[in-house]
Amino acid sequence: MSRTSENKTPSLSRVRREREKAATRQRILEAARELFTTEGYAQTSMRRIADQIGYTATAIYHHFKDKDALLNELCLMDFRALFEALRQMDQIPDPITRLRLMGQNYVKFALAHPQQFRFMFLVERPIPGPDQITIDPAEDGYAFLLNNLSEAIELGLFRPEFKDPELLAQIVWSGVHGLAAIHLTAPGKSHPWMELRDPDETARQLSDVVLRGLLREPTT
Amino acid sequence: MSRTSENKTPSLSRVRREREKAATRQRILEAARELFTTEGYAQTSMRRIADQIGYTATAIYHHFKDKDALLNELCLMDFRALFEALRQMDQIPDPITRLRLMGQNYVKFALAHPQQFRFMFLVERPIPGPDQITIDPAEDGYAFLLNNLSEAIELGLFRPEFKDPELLAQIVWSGVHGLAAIHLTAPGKSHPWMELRDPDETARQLSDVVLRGLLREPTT
DNA sequence: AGGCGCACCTAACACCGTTAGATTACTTCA
DNA sequence: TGAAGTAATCTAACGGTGTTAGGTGCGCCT
Repeated sequence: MSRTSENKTPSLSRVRREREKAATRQRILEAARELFTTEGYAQTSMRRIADQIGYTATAIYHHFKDKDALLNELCLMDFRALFEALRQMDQIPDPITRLRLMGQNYVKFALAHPQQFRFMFLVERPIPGPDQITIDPAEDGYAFLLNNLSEAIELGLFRPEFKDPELLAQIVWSGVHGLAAIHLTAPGKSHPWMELRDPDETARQLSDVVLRGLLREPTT
Repeated sequence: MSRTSENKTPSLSRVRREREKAATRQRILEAARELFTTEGYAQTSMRRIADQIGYTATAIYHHFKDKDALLNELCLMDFRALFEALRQMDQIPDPITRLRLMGQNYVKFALAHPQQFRFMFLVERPIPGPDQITIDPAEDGYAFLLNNLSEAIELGLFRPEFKDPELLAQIVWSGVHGLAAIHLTAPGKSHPWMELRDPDETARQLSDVVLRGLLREPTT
C-alpha cells in the first residue's frame, strides 16, 4: 500500500533545493572551466576543482559521473555557443558573403576561446559516449553550413562539378578549421621558425581563396 | 699533472657499451610508440612501457628526462618522416602540380599515421622546451613549402595580390591540415550527423579549389 | 687486483581518479 | 513536536600514477 501518494506537491522547498542543486552544479562547472583553461585538463585534479568552491572532491561525483563528464558538459556548452555565433550570420542575404563571414567568425571564435576549441575538436576523448545520444549540438551548426551551401548550389553560383553539399562543407570547413588549429597548437611558437600572420587577415584571405576556387564566375 | 691523458682510445668495448645503450634507448622508444598509439598517451604508464621490455620504470629515466621527453622524441622522428615524404615531391618539375601533390600526400600521411599526427600537432604539450633548440625538424618541411610558393610567385603564376610566401604557406597548409584534423578527431564519428567523404578524394578537390583560388589564369 | 662508473634495481613520496560508508542537514508526514 | 527519510556532503581508503633517492652488481680501466 501507501503508493507514496504520487508526490503532487511542488512543496515550495523542494523546488528551492533543486534550484540550489543546479546552482552548485553550475559553480562546479565554472570552477572546472576556469582550471581546465588555465592549467589544462590533465593537470587539473578533482580535488583542486572542489577546493576552489569549498567542497570535497567526492562531492562532485554527486553531480557528475566522472571527470570526463565535466569535460563533455563544457564541450556541449561551447558547441552551442559557437554555432549560435555562426547562426547570427543568417540575416545576411547574399549566401556567398554569408559563407565568407561564417568562415572568418569561426576562426575568430576559435582564437577567442582557445581552450574550449581545443576541448571541442582537438582533445582525444575516450568515447563519444552513447549516453549523450540526445540532439547532437553540432548537428545544428553543420546543418546550417549545409543549408547555405545547398542554397548557393541551387542558385548556380558554384562551378558545375560541385554538386555535393556534404563534400563542399568538408572542404570549406577544413580551411578555417586548419587555420584555427595551426594558431592554437602552432609548433615553434617559442622558437619561431614560422612567422604566423595575423589570423583575422589570414582567415579573410583564406575564405576569399576557397570561395573563388568554388565559384563559377571569377570574381575581382 | 696527469692531465687525464686526453683519453684517445675508443677502447673497443666502450663503443660496444654505447651501442648497447643506444639499442635499449631505441627499444624504449619502440615500446612507448606501440603503447602510445594503441592506448593513448595519458593512458600509458611508465611502468607498462618498462614491463613491455623487461625493465623497471625508473630505468627509463636513465635514458630520458621524463615522460614528455619520450613523446617529444617520437614527435621529432615523425616530423622527419612526414617532411621526408613531402620532399620526395621535389623532382616534379611543375611547381603547381608539385604543390597539389604535396597537399594530397600531407593528408595521406596524416591518416596513415593518425596517432603520430596527433602527437605532432594536436596534443597540448606543456612547453616546447628550450633544450631542444637544435635544428628545428619542422623547419625543413615548412621551408620546402615556402620555396615552392616563392618559385610559383616568381613565375607569376599567382594573382598579383599574393606576394607573401609566408601568408600563402599558411593558407594552403590550413586547408590540408584542417582536413586531416577533421578526419582524425571527427566529432560524431559514432552517431554520424556528418557523412565524411573519402579523404583522398576530398584532399584532391580541396587542393584544386585552393590552387584555383590562388592562380592568375583560371584553369579548366 | 682494485677502484670506478654505468645501468639497473628497490623503496618511497606525493598525488591522482574513484568508491564505500558514515554523517549531517533538511523536508515530510503523523 | 518528533520520527522517518532522503539528499548533499564528508572521511577514509584503494589502486594507480610520475618521479626521486639511494643502493647493488657487473664490466671496464689502470
